Amino acid sequence: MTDRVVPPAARQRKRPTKQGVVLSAELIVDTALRLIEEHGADALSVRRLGRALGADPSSLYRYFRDTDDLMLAIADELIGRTLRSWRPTGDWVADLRELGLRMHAGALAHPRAAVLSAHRVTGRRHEIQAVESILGVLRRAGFPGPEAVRIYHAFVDQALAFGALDSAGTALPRSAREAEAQVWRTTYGRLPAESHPHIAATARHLVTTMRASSYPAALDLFLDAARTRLDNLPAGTGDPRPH
Amino acid sequence: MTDRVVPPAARQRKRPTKQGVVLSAELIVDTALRLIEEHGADALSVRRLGRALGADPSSLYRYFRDTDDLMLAIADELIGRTLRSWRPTGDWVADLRELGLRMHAGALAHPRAAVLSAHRVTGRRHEIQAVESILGVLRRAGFPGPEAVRIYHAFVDQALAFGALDSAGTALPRSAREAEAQVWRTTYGRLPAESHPHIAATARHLVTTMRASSYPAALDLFLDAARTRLDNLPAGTGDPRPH
DNA sequence: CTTAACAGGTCAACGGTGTTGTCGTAAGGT
DNA sequence: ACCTTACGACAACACCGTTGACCTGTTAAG
Repeated sequence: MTDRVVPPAARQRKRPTKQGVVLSAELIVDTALRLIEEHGADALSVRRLGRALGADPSSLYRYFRDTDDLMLAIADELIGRTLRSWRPTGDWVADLRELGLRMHAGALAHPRAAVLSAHRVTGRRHEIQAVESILGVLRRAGFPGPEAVRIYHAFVDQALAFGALDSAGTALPRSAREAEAQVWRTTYGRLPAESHPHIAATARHLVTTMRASSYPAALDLFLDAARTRLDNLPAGTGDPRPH
Repeated sequence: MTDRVVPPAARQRKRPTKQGVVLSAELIVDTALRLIEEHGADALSVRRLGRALGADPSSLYRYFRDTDDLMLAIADELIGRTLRSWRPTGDWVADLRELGLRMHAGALAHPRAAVLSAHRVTGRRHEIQAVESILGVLRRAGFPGPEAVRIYHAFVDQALAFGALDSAGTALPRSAREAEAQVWRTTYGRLPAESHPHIAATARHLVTTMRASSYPAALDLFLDAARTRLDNLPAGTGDPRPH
């Protein structure tokens, strides 16, 4: 294949599509996100995206090497939107809780994109910004470098992982989701205490608890543990001047 | 379409394939798992599975309604295998850590199945068994009902979510995974301290830490927090006789 | 032992997917 | 006004899941 993708810097000759649209990487990414939002998960394909843009599918390959490249761009845009309005206050626990909930909510708002992009490292602008911010919060809190990185990694992955998990749930067809609730109510709610004593003893709580996301609870546990770890740090192990 | 799938009960007339194989639901599921293991996640397609079995792809539709149906069967088999050799010892922290790591490893071994089945509730035998076991571990440890359920939910979801997240990573083509490592090494490893002080200060740790899964760290944080919570419980709040 | 029913394997086709080689054309720099 | 070339369009390829129609061997009934 020839060198098809033109780096954004050298891009200049704007030529409208047959249907009159002037393409750009941003327009493509935005349209992709809109497509996902409006028509659900599997509405995103190169051909559909081309149609939605009013362009030949193959035109997109002038902007992105392949669909994976496009997904990374979408993921980075999502990160950017999530971070845009987040302002750390100085209370690191509150800041991380807020950020975690935002990431989770962002994933739920774009189920398909979340599932497809959660495990990718984009190395792009917004992601770098996010890494820098979160590391800053942790180091300013007093975590020494290696521990800060470990906590950062676990924090981000947890938010992304739960986001992907929970949004995969919302992407299910309506009937399937109702069927799952039914399973908890009937199958688990009616197991006899003789054979399944622990389920029977907690059935009431199971039915109510399992329908909501466990991310808030998991996040609080995570932050509790992190704070405990910070408190137990030998004095003076934080990096000097991490501001 | 006609009623294509025959319920396993009524299944009887075994007729060998053109290539001499006698199909069965079990054989299909086992072959699918083997395919995933040997040739990666995207090696699983109806057509490839048919070829691997020595049967026409459309034959599989005599055993499963569609690929989703097949995936659920695979997931069920996976749960069974994960739990089969797990024996709680009485040390609840160690038991949960062991189980969490097993679930995670099981997911990694079958990426595609893990991703597709992590958010499903099957309500079938193995799943019920798992719920009962884990709840038992927690209640015997001393957690009162509602708290046991909350911890259970977060624990399972965390294991499944990280399993899906990490296995999505391994499902990537080799080149993409190398590209990610490269991103950490170069993009993040070379950011100037002036613009990105926190990344620059921890670059060394970032490069090494980010290549591995953060699940073990997240799991330990989780168990730490749970233990702290148990220790801070008012005395005598555990359910009486939870054995 | 014969026979009729039908489970279940096979075939061909449909409409979808990502991706690429090729070509024409119009935009931009000179 | 000319050249270069960016970039949109087209056609084709190989794959995908799924289905309706067909055919054949097994099996149970008579």
